[in-house]
Amino acid sequence: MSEKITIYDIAKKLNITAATVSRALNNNPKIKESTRELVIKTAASMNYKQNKLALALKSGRSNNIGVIVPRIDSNFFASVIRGIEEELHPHGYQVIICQTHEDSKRENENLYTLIDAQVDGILMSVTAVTTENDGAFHNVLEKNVPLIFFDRSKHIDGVSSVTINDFKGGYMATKHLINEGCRCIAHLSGDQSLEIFKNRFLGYKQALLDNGMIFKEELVIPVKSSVDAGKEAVDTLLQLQTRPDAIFSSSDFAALGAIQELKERNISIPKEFCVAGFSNEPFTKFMELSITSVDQSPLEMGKMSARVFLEQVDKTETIKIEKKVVLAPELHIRKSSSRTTS
Amino acid sequence: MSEKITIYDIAKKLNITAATVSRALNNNPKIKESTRELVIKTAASMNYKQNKLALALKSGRSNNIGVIVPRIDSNFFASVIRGIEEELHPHGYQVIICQTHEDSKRENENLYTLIDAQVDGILMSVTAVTTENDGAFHNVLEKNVPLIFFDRSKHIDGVSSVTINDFKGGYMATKHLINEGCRCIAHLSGDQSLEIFKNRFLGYKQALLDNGMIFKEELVIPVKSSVDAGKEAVDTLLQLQTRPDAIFSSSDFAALGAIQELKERNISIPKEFCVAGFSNEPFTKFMELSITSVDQSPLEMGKMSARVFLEQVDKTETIKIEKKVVLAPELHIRKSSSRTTS
DNA sequence: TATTTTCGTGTAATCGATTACATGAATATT
DNA sequence: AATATTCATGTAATCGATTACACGAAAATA
Repeated sequence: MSEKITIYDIAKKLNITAATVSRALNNNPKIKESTRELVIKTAASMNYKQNKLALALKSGRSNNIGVIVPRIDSNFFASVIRGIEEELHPHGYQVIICQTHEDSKRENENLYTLIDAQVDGILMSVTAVTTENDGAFHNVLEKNVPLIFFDRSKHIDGVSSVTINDFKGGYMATKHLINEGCRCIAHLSGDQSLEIFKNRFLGYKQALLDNGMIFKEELVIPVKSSVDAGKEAVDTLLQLQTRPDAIFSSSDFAALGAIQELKERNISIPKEFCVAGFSNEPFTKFMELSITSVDQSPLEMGKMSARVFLEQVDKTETIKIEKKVVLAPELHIRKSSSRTTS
Repeated sequence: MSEKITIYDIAKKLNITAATVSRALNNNPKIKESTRELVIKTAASMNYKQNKLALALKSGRSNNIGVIVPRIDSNFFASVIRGIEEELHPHGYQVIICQTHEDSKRENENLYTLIDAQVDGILMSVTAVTTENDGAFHNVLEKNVPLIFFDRSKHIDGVSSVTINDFKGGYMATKHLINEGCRCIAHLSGDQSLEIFKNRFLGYKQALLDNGMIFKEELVIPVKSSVDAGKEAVDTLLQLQTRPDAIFSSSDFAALGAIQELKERNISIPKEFCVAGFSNEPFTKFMELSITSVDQSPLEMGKMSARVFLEQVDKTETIKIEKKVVLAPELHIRKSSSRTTS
């Protein structure tokens, strides 16, 4: 078992003090060149490793950043995390991950835990709120720990965010369906307490209005992001007086379910019915009947969030920077809605 | 800005020493009940939070564990990490993630970084080795930090592992193809320097031999885990003298590529040609022509790895426990290979 | 009453590194 | 030669918590 080597061990061996060793290793200009070289050589030969915990305690900086997501086993969040990790790794930061499972109690708990662990920043995608309680968020801000929201954001003073233009995404997808000749477009909507889903819905609505179509409340079906929810939604929609001829779904999984149910009923896609989803999950392009979807460039979102963090950390504490980065969504048109090219 | 409250602040307020405060908060039995209550009440009212970094420095335990994976944005690894996080969270551990991008230099670097950060354990999936160099692994073991391999393992003394029975997985899939009447089964193999791929291949080979079929080297095509690689493999296979009538792929992505290429050539699946993959990626069941695949129960693998870690941590250091857990693979039979039911 | 235990708390070292300040030696300045 | 300056290093406090040991007071025992 290799015992831990400290700067005191090096100091003793060289008959100097730990302070000198510390300075030599940190390239302090006040150290004689010969001493520096000797220390560095000796440190290497003794296999010295700096104790990051001692450093963290002294400096108050842990070189860890916390990332909070609803769950990690979703392609979107995993990709964002990948982006964050890749951007922050060269700067010496380690990424600690936490999951909320869409539970705001867990969200609060995670925030407190990360602050306890003295992370240097927190990057997160908020969960839908059940009880309005921003205490944990303000606790973070009071501690002057940079807080950055990505994708799912909240309006809190002093918090930066990196999101995509969900309104535009919803608008583009809906406009595309209109262009393909659809005249009665339904929407599978997500939790409206989350900005992202609200904006996708608003984009959908605006696209309808801008193109002389009527918005009907009955065409908006709230769904969970699951295949089954998509199937049920189609079941509901097909019972309406006037049958819709397209769906813009705020979730790719629901879009998939919708397609499966439509096929089940022998409704031809895209000839009779067009479908577009949101998130550009990997499976959407793998399907034989590939699914049109709005891409959120998660990797870029992660990298951008990391960059915003890097800008904020080390800034003089009095200045509260609040940066709002909005990325452009990209519509990937595929078979599930391509009448013109198919 | 809320300044940090320490036990010294509490001590000063109550005219006692920090030692007493510490003992009171840690339920040391030597403390008078009235003092304990007073301290706890005061700590709460002053909004005291224990400084985990100081604790970590003193105790040498950071309450962080490191997880190293090739990449995080893969359904398999993300699910394993989810399992790890969920199992370890109740025990107060935080999960730090690192990516290797299949680069053994990065792997070594990550190992050293995690040890530097004083993690209490490392759970990892190894990357294929280019240069044989186990220095970093032994460094971990010398420091008496529990090291656990999951999925992709290596033979190193003192290291526990949680894997699935890849041999059996390969065997089951191949046997299934034989049962469906396939008589010339090809294999898309992965990097043979990794145990998992070697074992999948060996399972394939054994299943052939056990069922009176001839193993032919030319039917084994090395592929990367990608759609394109699968397409190219089919291209190669169809140029052989005797055309194969099935593929067992060690990767779902390659299996998908193979299917796409076969369809392109109007070869009917599963009638003329059967395909089975490995990993049970989400898309395999979403496809209209769903893909038969071997499930690796990643969530369970993550949880099991975490449990093995918990068993090892806190054990008397002299005893080196080496536990090898092998999970059972599960074959999910789907349309891409179901002649009997389709 | 004298002596031993027990109890509760204080003192001070420790974990490992950084850094303001002090100090003595070497060098530069007049 | 006397003084000022620079240079390299040492001294000791600090970050915040834990804990072995010491110690005085109270309680138990003889």
